[in-house]
Amino acid sequence: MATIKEVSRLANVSVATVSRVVNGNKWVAEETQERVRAAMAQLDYTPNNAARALATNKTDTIGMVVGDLSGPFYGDLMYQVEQEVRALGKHLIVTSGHGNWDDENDAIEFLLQRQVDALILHVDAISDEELFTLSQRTDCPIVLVNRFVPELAAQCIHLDNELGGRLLTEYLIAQGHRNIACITGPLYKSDSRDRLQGYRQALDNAGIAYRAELVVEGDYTEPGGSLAMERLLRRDQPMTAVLCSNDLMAYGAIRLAKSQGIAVPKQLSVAGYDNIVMSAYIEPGLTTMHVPIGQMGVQAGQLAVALAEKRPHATQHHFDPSLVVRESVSPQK
Amino acid sequence: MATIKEVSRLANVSVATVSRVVNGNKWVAEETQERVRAAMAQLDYTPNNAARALATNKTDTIGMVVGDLSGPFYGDLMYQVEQEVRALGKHLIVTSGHGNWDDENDAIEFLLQRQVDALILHVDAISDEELFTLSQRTDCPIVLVNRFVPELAAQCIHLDNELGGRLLTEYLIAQGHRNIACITGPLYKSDSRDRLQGYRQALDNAGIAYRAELVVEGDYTEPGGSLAMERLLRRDQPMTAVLCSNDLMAYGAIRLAKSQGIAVPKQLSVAGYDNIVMSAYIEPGLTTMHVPIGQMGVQAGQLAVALAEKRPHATQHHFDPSLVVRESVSPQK
DNA sequence: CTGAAAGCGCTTACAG
DNA sequence: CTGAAAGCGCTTACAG
Repeated sequence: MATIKEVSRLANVSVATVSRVVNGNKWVAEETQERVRAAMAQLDYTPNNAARALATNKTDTIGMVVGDLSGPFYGDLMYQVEQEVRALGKHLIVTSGHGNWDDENDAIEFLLQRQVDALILHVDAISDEELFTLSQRTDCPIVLVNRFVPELAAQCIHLDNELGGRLLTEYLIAQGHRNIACITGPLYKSDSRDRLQGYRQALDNAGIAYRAELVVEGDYTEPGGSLAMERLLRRDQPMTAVLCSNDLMAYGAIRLAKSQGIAVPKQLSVAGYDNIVMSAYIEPGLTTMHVPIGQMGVQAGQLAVALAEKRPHATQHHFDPSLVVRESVSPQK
Repeated sequence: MATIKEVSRLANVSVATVSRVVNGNKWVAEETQERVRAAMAQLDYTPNNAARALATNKTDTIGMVVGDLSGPFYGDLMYQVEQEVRALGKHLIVTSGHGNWDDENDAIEFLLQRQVDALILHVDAISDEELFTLSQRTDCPIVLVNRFVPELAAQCIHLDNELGGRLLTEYLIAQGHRNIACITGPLYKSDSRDRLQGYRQALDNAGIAYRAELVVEGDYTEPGGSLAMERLLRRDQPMTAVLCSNDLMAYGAIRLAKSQGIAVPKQLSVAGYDNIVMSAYIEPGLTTMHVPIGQMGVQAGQLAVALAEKRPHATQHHFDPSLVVRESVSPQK
């Protein structure tokens, strides 16, 4: 690798001047610039990033931590964030936190040590308080996706999960359902709690009593959905619909129902949440709440870069999910 | 951020000694080590990576470029590679090349500039020759996933795509099909060509004439599969089965067939390739070739780290796809 | 418009 | 076992 010194020698200028043209500094004579550029080209020079980072304390890099590197939900998010960040001239480094405290912290430490210019976090296990402490401790700007921490409101891009839960439940009620079960996500996650809350609220508004026998906690995975469905069925309560807190669990629930000879949606309606791509393909097509995760990613990317550059940004912080009606819910008279 | 100098002052040693304990150098008195460690803890010291990289020319980081940050196929790959790399004490930086030459090169340059200790590449647009040149130009070790470049054989983790194409076609033939259409991937990609080659070979072996009218080039996307299917149908040739070069195109083909009132698999059998998760959920369940992309990722991760550390590694370079029979292919008498 | 020089925070022979 | 010092490749006031 050629260094700045070799370039300066070849171009017959000081390293300072080379540095200036590399960084687009105005105050260099046109003719000098050309000489330097020629030398750079000839030596195939590319600046050493570590040296640069050491000298400037910046890296032109945005760090992101997501739950997993696989999975359609995070895939969309990563994709959009990368597009945006790249368009703004920065690079993205993604790491995964696997939804557990240790890995999430590791990932953050790693990125901070890498001196990223901003951090985009989609974390579950780390508490609101810890996030707040983190934001105090470091001067690296932090953007929170899919999460609302009041103290950090200006850095949150969040979804109204309660609204989603309510809308979906209202739809089921409008279809004539009264005995509506609910498979929640892990209740230590705020989005799970919010979705459940929306469900309760819709029930309330419709004058339907909330019944704990119809609610079971799942884990946001497909097998977990099957398990939850099984537990629900064993309770032997009357029910005509089940609302699942995410699509994956809905798949599991449908699979289990079918395996027990229960027709979906004829005998049992099932709804999901997230609207991941697969849900359009599954049979029956899944009725679910669409989460505009891509758009949220766009905002997160833009906000992160703006914060890194200490620029203001008109951020859309709040997003609403919307109902997607397909075939997994049928009317109940 | 505390620096090594502050730690050295607090612990009353030289910075060299602090560096030694940070890097686990043996030749430091036990008692000194403790003093240093205490000082590090007290100051919440974490070494500056840029400085370290500058001094050592190493970063403990493996770079990877994939086609896209979204999508189930790459998701599995990234996931497994990260697991492996992390278990070996390194970090992973993933970037996407979007299947086009510019972005792929950008991504590689970015990672090289970041001085990653090794590179794992899943690229499509960059030619074999360019890859070879790249490997000559840089001393950063390169691992190629899902690709076989003869000159770089020792660094390739590849799949026998021809075998897969053959196996799948043989299965269709065994089910009694004779008029088997084929929707290929983009033919500038070697895996597409290999899969097609396998198809031709199976036909040959069975004494069935290859007919260009039954072959159409797709683009590996779902809408592309629909388009290809439409073109195929318009040709109005007798056909009872269509082999798609990946699962996504199979979805598209099935969707289009259904929309035209053609029952799958009753009137038309459809097979895919890749066995992405969705294929188990779709209706009818997709018969396809399973690609052990996760296992390939494990090998790629291990090999990359081994090369970075100049250690030998017993790599499994070659993988075979395997047939997964579900419901999208029915027998033809 | 350009250069000399200090400094960023670490590592690593070299001495001792 | 430990320290002084050079060096990694850049950037950035400061002069001129």
